Amino acid sequence: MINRYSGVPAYRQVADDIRARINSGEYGPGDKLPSEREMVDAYGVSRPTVRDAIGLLRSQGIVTAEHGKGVFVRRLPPVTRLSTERLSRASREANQAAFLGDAATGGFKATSATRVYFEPAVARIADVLGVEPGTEVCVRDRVMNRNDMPVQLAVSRLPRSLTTGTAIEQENPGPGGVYARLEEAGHRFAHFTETVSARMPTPDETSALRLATGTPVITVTRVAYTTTGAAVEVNDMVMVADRFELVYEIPAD
Amino acid sequence: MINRYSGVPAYRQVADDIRARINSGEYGPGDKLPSEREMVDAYGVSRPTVRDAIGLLRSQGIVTAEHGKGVFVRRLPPVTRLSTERLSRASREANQAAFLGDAATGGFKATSATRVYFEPAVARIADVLGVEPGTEVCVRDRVMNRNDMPVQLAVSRLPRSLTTGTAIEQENPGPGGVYARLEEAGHRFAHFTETVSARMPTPDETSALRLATGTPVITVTRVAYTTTGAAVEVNDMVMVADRFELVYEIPAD
DNA sequence: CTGGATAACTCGTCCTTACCAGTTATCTGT
DNA sequence: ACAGATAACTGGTAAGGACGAGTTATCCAG
Repeated sequence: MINRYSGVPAYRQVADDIRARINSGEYGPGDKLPSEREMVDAYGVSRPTVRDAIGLLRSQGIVTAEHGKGVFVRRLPPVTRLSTERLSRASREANQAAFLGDAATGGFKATSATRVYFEPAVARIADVLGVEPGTEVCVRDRVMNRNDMPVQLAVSRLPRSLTTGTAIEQENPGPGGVYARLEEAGHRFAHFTETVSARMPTPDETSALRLATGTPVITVTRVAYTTTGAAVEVNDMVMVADRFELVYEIPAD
Repeated sequence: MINRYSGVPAYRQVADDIRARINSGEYGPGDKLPSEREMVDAYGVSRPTVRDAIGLLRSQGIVTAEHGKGVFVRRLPPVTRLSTERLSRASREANQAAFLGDAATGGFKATSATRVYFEPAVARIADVLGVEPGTEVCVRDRVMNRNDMPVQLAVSRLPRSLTTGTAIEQENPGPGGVYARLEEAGHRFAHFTETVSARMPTPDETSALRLATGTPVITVTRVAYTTTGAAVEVNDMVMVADRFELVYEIPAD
């Protein structure tokens, strides 16, 4: 099964063979692969070599290993499509919060845990919000769950001058969420910008989102602007990449 | 240096220590880490353990290894910000193509290689374009380079009924690119949708984009709609995640 | 001074061996 | 019949050895 003189490393040949079997459907999503020891016999290589092959497939996000159980072909998790409509006034009036409404439409149980605290603005935040560095900001730090699995982190920062005395400084900001409270206070939103990128998670994110190796995260930084041109919120979001799709609509002119 | 009884695996402790030294600035971007053998002595562990630690940092995208040279702290590559303005008519009239214009503004040498061919539309493409499955489509398959390094793949598909006899079927579609040729032919764009996600690259993408392990890719599927409501193009893009930022502007209503 | 061989480094691959740590099915005593 | 110990699986961690292959500095011959 393994060609020793092809120039292709043995562990790669094993990984390629397993990947081909997965792509051919021989092993379907959720199926258990043969155990490492069985592969040792099947391919005629040592266990570290088999483990190197499996490690490669894990880093490619193709399989996941479960200690004591086995190695499994990764299931495609249900994907949440986040469209820009979630930021419209209409949906704000209908739902408790953007995230909860989004998830509910997908038929999932959505929950979230929120911590609220205050801190001086670092340079980047101060710059975007147009305040002096060190100005106190209200921080809303949230973990969003879908069916009790964490899928998204969101850290939202607003100048405290806008939040004192409002429900925004409560863990539950009430129906329509933070944006609804801001509009009630007379701040009318003009537009939002979202800056999207992706990277591998930090160790903190790996544990907070319970990520398997080989799962990247999507980072979205949203800035909310009011009709006066002021930026009133910076929201840094981190989402498990294989659980989200972001849909943006762009007018031609 | 390594605590054998902490319950934390040795390779993890080594990785954590190296990561901490990088974060503290002891090793800066581009710096060479101590060699594996030096780490074996420094931490008092075996070479496989050191390699496991380095493998972890590689899968996290923190370091890259170069055969014969050493292991280096990854440099943050220059990031290209892609704003939605790239799709405006104005920029189309100014530039040869969206990508080339974007990169040029960043001060990079941008080049691209294009292959054009024809194929029957698969179900997904036919569905989006609103044609019968199997209808022939024009495929523009491009590799975009920045300073001679590939950074993006793009596969664009259009119904051949719109492209026959136009420069769109040429490798170089002329000034303003494909979109300019479509507008000349009387197709006026109304809006675009972009669906953004991220994942680990396939082996093909890893070699085409010369990716180091631990680098995810951003996938963007763009669909172009004309004022008649018809979808005229589906563009599947794959970008090296650490080289791009996508900026979207969202009106509040 | 120059050019090329070489030695000494680097990481990459692969093996054998051993034990630890979760999971699960089976077996056994009540 | 049930509960709990246990045996037999699973992957996870770690050691040590050997050799291959790419890179670079050095040194010597011309």
